[in-house]
Amino acid sequence: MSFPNPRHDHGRCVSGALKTAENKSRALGLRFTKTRRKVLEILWQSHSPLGAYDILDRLQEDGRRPAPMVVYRALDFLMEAGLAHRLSSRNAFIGCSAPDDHHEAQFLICDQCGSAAEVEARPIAKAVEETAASAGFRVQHRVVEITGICPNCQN
Amino acid sequence: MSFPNPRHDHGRCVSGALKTAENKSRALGLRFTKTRRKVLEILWQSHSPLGAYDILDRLQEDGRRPAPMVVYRALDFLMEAGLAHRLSSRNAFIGCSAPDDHHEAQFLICDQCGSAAEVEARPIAKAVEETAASAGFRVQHRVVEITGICPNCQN
DNA sequence: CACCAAAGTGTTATGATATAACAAAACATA
DNA sequence: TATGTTTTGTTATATCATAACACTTTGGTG
Ligand SMILES: [Zn+2]
Ligand SMILES: [Zn+2]
Ligand SMILES: [Zn+2]
Ligand SMILES: [Zn+2]
Repeated sequence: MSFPNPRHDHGRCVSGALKTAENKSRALGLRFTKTRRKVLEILWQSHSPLGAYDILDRLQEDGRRPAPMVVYRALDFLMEAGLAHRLSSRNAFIGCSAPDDHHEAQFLICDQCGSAAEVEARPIAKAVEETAASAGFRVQHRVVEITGICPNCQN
Repeated sequence: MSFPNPRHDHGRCVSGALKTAENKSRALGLRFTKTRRKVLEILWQSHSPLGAYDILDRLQEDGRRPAPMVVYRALDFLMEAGLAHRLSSRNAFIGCSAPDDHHEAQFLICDQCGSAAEVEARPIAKAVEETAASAGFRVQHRVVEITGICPNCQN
């Protein structure tokens, strides 16, 4: 919901996210395969967005690095399933922190530590709706990515 | 300010934009060189964002296509000068329609005809500010890009 | 004018991000 | 097990962007 304290128990973030993903996939009849799980786990290893090729680097287990397609396909799955998001302004990806409702998120991205927070910002969504409406525009997707300095980096 | 009527006098958009750019450059002591002018003119040839390589294609005059650097450098200049914007969600560029005040714009982008409108959306900016403030986040840049169907394409 | 420093351009090379296409394997289910 | 569907592996290629360096233009200074 916002920037996590640097000393939080991050292991629980990861295990919680994986557990939720598993449940959601089962509920929707989707196949949460080994690669997909591994990619989501890598995404959750930090609260910073990761580039596809960074994920690739961390994906090699037995010294053999898979082809880019592998990771892009897994990311496509995760995004379709509402388990991850893409940050256009960074060409990077991050695990969704509210996968229960299928949504389009807004992000705050720290230029200093690189971490990103997915925010529930009803007022932003509302303002966007109204602006669009007054231009006679029918909204399909929203990209809202704010960069700056996070609370943890302001000291 | 919003989506132009398809039958508007687009020649005036182009000549106005070039004239304004010239004035602004002179006022700021910047050099509005031939390449920079040409790139801005190409950007303004439509109200749709253009990829850097599309611009390159249109830049070849005597059959010789310049190297990508040429166009990226011109775009960097135009963006620094507040004469053009980059649309992250499309990897594309568009002429700024309000170059007088130096701002960060929000965009409505039509998925059907590809045209984009720069909107002055104070409420969006305000909502972003407030959301960030309540998360203790200090805002530096905003990316707000909304896709959907423009009024001209809704029939 | 002759000089110089700063800004801009041309060019080659390379880095970074993303997708196309097709064969092989795994899976679901009947 | 037979069958069609989904997922994976792999090779190749498309698309977007920057590094580095030599050369040219520009605008000021003596
Ligand atoms: Zn965490
Ligand atoms: Zn930070
Ligand atoms: Zn116009
Ligand atoms: Zn349209």
